[in-house]
Amino acid sequence: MSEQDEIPRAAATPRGRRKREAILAAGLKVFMAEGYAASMDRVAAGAGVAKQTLYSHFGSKEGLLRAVSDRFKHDTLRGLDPAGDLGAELLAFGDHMMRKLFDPETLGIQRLMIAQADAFPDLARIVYAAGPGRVREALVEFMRSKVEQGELRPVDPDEAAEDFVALLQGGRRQRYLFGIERAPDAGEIRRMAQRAVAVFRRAYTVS
Amino acid sequence: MSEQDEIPRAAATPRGRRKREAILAAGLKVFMAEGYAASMDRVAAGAGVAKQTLYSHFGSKEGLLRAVSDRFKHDTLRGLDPAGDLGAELLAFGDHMMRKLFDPETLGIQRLMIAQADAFPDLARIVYAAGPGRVREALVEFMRSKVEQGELRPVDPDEAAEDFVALLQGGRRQRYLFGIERAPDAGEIRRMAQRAVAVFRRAYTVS
DNA sequence: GTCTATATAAAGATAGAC
DNA sequence: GTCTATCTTTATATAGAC
Repeated sequence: MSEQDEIPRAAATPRGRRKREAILAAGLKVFMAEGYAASMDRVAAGAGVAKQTLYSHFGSKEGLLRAVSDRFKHDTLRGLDPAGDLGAELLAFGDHMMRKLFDPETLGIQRLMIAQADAFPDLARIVYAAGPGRVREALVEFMRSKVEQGELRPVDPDEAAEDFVALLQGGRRQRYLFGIERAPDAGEIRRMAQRAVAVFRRAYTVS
Repeated sequence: MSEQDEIPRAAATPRGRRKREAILAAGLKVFMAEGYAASMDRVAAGAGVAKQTLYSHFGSKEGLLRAVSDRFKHDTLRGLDPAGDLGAELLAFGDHMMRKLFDPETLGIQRLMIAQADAFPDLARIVYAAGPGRVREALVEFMRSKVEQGELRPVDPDEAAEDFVALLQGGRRQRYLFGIERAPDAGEIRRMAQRAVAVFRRAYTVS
């Protein structure tokens, strides 16, 4: 009923909270870099903390992973204005979304969760829902409005949202996951978003 | 100059070759299921072989991973006929591609390579090139022909190929990677391919 | 709650017999 | 070339002092 209850609560004091934060940050960083196979020793070293402190706070390696994943639940996302211009809204949203999706931190946590999807399905769900899932959700409502307003053909808003996200990411993101291409810079992202909007409009607006 | 040269060659005798095959099969299976963190003991047990035999053939854990990955280099892919009907060719190709991409074995090896992309960039490259990379390559030439024939608008064939693949996979494949949705069955794949072709034609054919 | 030091198990890799 | 038995290192997790 109080603020938050982790399994073992070791964050009552201010110093405890600082250590806890340091561990979480180090845990994210180390897991992202080396995967879940990374050792607890490394996490402790990264946080500048004794290994036992780490166990006091999170109980086990799995507990730490869960705490790290939970952080992503609270990520927020730019909204869409159903009254705004179709192309402009999609462009701004697409641009914002791509920046998130190609962020190195997003890459790291998603690689981690994809690798551990069988071992920790619930965590994979959390990370997906906080990232691509949230993106899709936000788009569906917008598409529905635009269909009702007659700007888009009378299509399933779900499919329209799905296709727009697909066009945005293109193959580039897949290659980014595989480490084959680096992340696009701001200019490239802009151009990718513009292209996606153009293709989407051709396919989906009334002609 | 002979057939094949692995680092340590232990496959001279027929029995040796059988063991080698068994190890490769078990290696793929175990790595796919548990990731690269899986133990060599498990691989040996899966192959019904002593651990030392495994080391005789592949030298190290990394050596085994490389041998397992190399297998995927030889995967083949359905071709496209530039003289064929645009929609029919894309549909057949898309259908075939999706069956491969949603195959559990493809899922396993790709998850593995995404997770190990930083540790073994060359292997990630191999697996990507054998899967999505090959798909894209095959499509680019087809798109170029169709642009020259005037069936498609005068666009960059590379971008057209990229977009078609993106539309095909949609968000479904991403969710599949995260373990959130199961693989689509034959009927669903068919419908997904049909939808992708329809959207692609709207966006890319001359009107 | 945090540290140092340690228990215990499991990993990758090898020695030596056949 | 393949097995059994073993070496060595490193992992997760814990005991006990402050």
